[in-house]
Amino acid sequence: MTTKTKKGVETLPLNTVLGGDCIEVMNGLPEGSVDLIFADPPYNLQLRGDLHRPDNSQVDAVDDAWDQFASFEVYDRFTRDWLKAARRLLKPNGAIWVIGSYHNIFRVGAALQDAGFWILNDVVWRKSNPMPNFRGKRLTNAHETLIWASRDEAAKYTFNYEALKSLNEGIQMRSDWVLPICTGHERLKDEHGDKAHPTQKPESLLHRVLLGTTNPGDVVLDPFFGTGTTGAVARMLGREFIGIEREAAYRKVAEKRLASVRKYDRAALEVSTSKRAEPRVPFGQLIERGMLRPGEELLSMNGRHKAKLRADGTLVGDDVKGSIHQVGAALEGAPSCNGWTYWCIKRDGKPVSIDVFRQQIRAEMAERAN
Amino acid sequence: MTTKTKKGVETLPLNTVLGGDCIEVMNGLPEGSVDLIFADPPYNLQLRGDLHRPDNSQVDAVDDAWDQFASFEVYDRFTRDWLKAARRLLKPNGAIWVIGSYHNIFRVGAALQDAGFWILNDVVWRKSNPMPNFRGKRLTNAHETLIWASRDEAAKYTFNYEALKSLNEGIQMRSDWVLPICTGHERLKDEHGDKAHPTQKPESLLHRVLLGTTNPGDVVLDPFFGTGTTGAVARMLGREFIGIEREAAYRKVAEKRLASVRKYDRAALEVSTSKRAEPRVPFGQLIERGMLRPGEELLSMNGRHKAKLRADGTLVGDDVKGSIHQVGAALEGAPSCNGWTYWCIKRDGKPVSIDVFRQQIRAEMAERAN
DNA sequence: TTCCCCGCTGAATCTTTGA
DNA sequence: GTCAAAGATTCAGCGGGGA
Repeated sequence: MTTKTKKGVETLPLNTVLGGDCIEVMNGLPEGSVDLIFADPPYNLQLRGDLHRPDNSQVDAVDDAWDQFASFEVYDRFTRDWLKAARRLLKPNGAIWVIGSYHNIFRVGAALQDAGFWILNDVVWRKSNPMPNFRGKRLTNAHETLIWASRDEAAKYTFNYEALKSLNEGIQMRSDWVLPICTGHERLKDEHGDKAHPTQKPESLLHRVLLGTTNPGDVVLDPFFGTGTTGAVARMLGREFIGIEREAAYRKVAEKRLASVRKYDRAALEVSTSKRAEPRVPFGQLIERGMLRPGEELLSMNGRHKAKLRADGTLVGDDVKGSIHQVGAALEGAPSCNGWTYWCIKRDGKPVSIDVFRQQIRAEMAERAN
Repeated sequence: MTTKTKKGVETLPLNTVLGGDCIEVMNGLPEGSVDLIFADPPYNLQLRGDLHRPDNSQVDAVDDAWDQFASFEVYDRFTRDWLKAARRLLKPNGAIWVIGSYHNIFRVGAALQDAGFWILNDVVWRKSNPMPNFRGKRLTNAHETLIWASRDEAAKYTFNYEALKSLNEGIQMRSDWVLPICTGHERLKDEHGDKAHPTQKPESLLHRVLLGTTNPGDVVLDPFFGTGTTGAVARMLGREFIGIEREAAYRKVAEKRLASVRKYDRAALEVSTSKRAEPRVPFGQLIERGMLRPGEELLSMNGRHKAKLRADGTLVGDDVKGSIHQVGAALEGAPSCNGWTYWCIKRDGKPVSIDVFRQQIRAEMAERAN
């Protein structure tokens, strides 16, 4: 355990995991001693019954006691209390990150503002591999929200603009981050081979946060430490951490993990910036963007078939409905068909391949990336 | 101006733009008369003296914590008031969309929950062409947030799952939508050639919202109508709208715009539907119609099980009797089973899904209805 | 060794109807 | 109101095992 002397009197328990209630523990630490706080508080999911996948397997839900709150009021009080304790710990130029979902993030965001924090950005973590919506009743919940806020409006917060720009292949980093969820070998298991924690965050996410908004040697506090992703990435990046975790089982996992962390283990982290193939453009976007109009007629390139366009991007031909690919295949009696190159539309009296519109969208996307 | 009689007493001013304060106007409309509300409220331009009270008086500029809190209070009161009026207007199965940025969306989201709305998704509009952050002091603010919520937890909200899935090339629609901001010819100009409204939303955004969460003929209300994007897209998609806008200049622009909107034709507005929307066909009908014969043997799709068909439409398998669903579930040891897609039968030596026969019956029913 | 196929899983506010 | 039964519903990625 490292300690750090502040004004020759108080010390900070650096690079350790503290047990106990995070509010009490925070109140026992010296005021104005922390550069950054990263917090992943309970989301207050309000789950009702069981959920099964279409293949009848059961979804392992987050049903832990620590995520249960009696009411919004109780949750709000909890939020205000830990935010107050957290804000006291921050240095004048300190900042905070909080992550959440629609269940809790609006309440947390409002509480942050009420407590005097100054929101700098909200950041969307777009999951490349989210869990689908199995019952088809809502949109796939494919993102979580992070709020980045300084201690107050006057704070001169840390922002490593160039570092994030480099991380993003020379393009200014945006407020939406596409990163995969934590799976595979990175996902920590308990002695039974089950996941050690229901909501372990990926190191890539913390890497981006800490690289962008702290400097080497900074002190990062995580009041909901869990399996210690914040601490692990902090150590890799040469930052100091303080972890607080109530559950002894999680502390144990975190301590084991931290014991084997090596500083600057970059290779394992840089996974998310790989080159993509040409971006997929859903055909429906051509309608949403007004390039094609519902009700218009598409013609096949060979001139033998036609089909009518609907508002949801499906086609209706002779006795067939479906995607541009399905209808093309059916009309040709073929097993498959590339609708993009099969269909065209009259523009100024001349047939224009619909692929032209896709290329237009891709060109816009590419231009913006430069 | 179209009007719609409700219970023979009250009428709705459909497809018009109403002037005045949105709360007063909403309170003058009949309760439970609207299917969907789309709201793009003021974003609370933070604490710079730009905040107006509902009565149009200006809030003093402030720079200390005490007054900051007071400003948020004013915005919160405004939010609670218009949400209350909006909720009163919704039908029991109605829903609301609200769009905002980090300046206001957390307060709006919390107010929605406090008012009894039930959040269904938060949706991120990921702008493909956002304004860069010129000073390099923060992340490029590249998204806005929409909240989709039903009137209450019990509401049977409208969600056209298959239509949105079609729009997205056959993959279920996610909570992050990549769409360009409103520019070019779509961006309305005033008589001086300047943009007519500072925050005009793209039609593509409303297209997706209205296609996904309303049906043709539904009434859509927009209490902050602006230049009328909601109304324009509603008309194109065969929905009715009610717009409320305080500023006469915006109303004028909106009315001109709406006068030239064309509705897509009827066939283009029919969208892909899920099986849930199809009529229910009792399995016994397949026997009554002679498609299947009592005594025949059904095979499971995976080839592992078989069962014998009885005259009443029940199956008998190894130690199990019951409906096609019950026997399928029992044989697979699963909590449930869709017998329609689980079982097949030999026809001309080949296995044919029993769902094919159901589709035949449904096709006949549809034909007869025309 | 490589490749393919199959099984498993992830912060989830996840059904509808009729008796 | 309750309860039981019908029946609708999934995407990306990892890893293990077999060809």
